Amino acid sequence: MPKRGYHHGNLRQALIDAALKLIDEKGPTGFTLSEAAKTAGVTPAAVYRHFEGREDLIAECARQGHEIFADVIEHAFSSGGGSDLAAFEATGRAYLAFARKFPGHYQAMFESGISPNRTPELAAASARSRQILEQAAEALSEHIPPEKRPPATMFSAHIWAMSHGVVELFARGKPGGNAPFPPEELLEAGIGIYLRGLGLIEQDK
Amino acid sequence: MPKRGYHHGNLRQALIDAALKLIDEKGPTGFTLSEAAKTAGVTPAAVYRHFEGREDLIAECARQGHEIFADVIEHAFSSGGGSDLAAFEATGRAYLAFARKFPGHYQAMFESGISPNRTPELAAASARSRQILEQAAEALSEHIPPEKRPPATMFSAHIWAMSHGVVELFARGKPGGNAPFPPEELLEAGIGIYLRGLGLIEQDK
DNA sequence: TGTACATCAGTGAACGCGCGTTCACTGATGTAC
DNA sequence: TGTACATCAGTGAACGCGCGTTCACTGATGTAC
Repeated sequence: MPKRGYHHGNLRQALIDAALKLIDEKGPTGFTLSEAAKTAGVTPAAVYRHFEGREDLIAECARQGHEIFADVIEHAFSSGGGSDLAAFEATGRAYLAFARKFPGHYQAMFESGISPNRTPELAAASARSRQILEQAAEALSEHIPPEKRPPATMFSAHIWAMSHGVVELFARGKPGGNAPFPPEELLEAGIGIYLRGLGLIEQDK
Repeated sequence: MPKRGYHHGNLRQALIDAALKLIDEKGPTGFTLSEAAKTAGVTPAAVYRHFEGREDLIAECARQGHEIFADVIEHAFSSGGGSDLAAFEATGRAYLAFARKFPGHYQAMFESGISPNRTPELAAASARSRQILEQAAEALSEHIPPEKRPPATMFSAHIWAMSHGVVELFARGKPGGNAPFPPEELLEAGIGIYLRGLGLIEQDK
């Protein structure tokens, strides 16, 4: 980290980090460019040296989120255990861990209302992360008897939906009481039951 | 509907309706009290004759949402078909139909960041709707062999999470491309697979 | 190594705007007689 | 039926605020000679 002075040195990333922190704290719509600038120790006008405006800053947060997400998911799946099944379950845990560890990114990606097609860079990153999820689903799909095998995109959408639902409803630190179970446990059990429904886990257990 | 004049006649509900429309259009944080007032044809200050402020208005939207939601779910479950299973599947469809038909309510309930405990009325309505979901899960739970039966609250949380995930990710009219399948079909298939995993549906097709 | 200069990242003041909320008020409604 | 009056739902002006964005500027950095 360089020193303090007239020139910041790494303002662009500092602004992104500030934005991520604020998005985590106040949600994507509660986030303001001015406060991000202040957090980074800089005038609001300085932001315009690095971004086109407020939305562009959020889009960049989302983009970085997708990059991290894709890496994390890919790593979890490819080194997740001996079998495709174990790898898939590791992927589910990685999803939740990502949402937990990068809440600002997560919200910028999935709750900001910003279109994945807003910038070409964001579109590419978003496509990649989606593709990796589907890839994992596809690999596991092979083990399902063809006659009861749903399309891999549907399979993937189910898992994604349940994961996202768990994050939104039970993993976020909501003020009003919630969380009947630890989210990790809830999601793992849910995915387990779902996979059993596909015949991927032994019935009699 | 009474006429137009100095006194509105039914301003309270008109404000709620306006708020619901705006929440649907711009999200709970994009919603403004002033615009709701304008939509209802009234000065912003008039709102304070009926609500304590902005948040109180949103809370009332959420409360009405929970009332409708509970009624809808209860009706679907209790008249959903011959078996508990059929009733449960009707409940899933009703969930999605509710989110579709009452998007403003849905967002006020689950995405506004307003605590269910903000007012006693909201807390009561919220508890009721949650209770009804769990009741449906519990009834169906009875059919599961005890040794593989998850707690009813977990069962209910799984279904809720998947439903919510489908709504958020695939049923909302997002600008950027999405929705690989009709949400109804996606959710129904997902719940079907999940229930099969619990032994509630025949394994061999 | 030292000086002149171009670059460009940041400043700070200003803009117009819409927000939520308050306040003293006004005028329509409805009740008492 | 007609009048006097209390009630209270809505007005309109005002408040202080923070927002996103623009603009001419300034001063630190780094390069050319």
